[in-house]
Amino acid sequence: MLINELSKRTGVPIPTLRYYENYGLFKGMTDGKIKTNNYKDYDESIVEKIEMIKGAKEAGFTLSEIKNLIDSWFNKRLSKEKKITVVYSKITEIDNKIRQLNKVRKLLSECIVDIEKGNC
Amino acid sequence: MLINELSKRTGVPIPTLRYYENYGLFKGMTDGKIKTNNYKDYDESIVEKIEMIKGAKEAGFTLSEIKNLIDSWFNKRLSKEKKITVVYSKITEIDNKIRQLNKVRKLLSECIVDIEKGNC
DNA sequence: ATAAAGTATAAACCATACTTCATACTTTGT
DNA sequence: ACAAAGTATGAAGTATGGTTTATACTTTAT
Repeated sequence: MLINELSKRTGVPIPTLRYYENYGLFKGMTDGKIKTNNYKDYDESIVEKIEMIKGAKEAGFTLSEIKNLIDSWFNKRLSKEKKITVVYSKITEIDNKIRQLNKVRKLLSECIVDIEKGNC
Repeated sequence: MLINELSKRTGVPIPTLRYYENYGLFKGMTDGKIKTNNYKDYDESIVEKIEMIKGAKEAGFTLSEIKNLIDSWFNKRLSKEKKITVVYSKITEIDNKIRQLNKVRKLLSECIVDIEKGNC
């Protein structure tokens, strides 16, 4: 599919997709032998990749962290153990973030009680 | 306490504290009647406020969101109901974030299995 | 066939959240 | 007393994650 469809499928604006591609998060194919243009073609797997990127971003990861994750994910030369280490460390980060969010959530709940009591 | 101590107590660098104060997240006191200088004094409640700011930031909230929260928190003119609405909407956002994080966490766990199997 | 719409690339621009710098005054240690 | 360290303020600089603009080529619709 072309970038327009990719944008519609994922809900990510075209300039952002180009920015991501340029950043190295994924890569469209240009087949110089077949096509007269240099339009890039994106396949289904890239839609999935972008969904992953969106999820990770909403979860608060930076593009650079996401790039590291994707790189180790798809790097064939990396050993199983290395890959697993990278992914586990992200899982640990996620657990920390969830813990942090629950802490703030608790603070806010307590605040509701205070407001209802008329304090603060 | 002066800004140096505040920085040590909270672990937030002095320039960042000044940036936050300038942004309107809190305010130190300068008592022109007593002091010969214009050094600002920060009390215990500001330490707490900054801990809240740190928590909210780690949870992924922007300074502007945090400012809104603090403003409604300490705005005496706001009705109980308005305050509660603001705080509840933040709690809902936190719940969404936690859900999102769990989604990514699940994806990564599945990935571990895939890596162990030798796929991807 | 030709105007409108789509695509690619590079460069400039923007907002957020800081950090660094320059300047000037105040306090503290010896 | 006076150098070193702390404080305040304003302005400029930086990094991240985009968005916008300009230019040029390609495809599509009428």
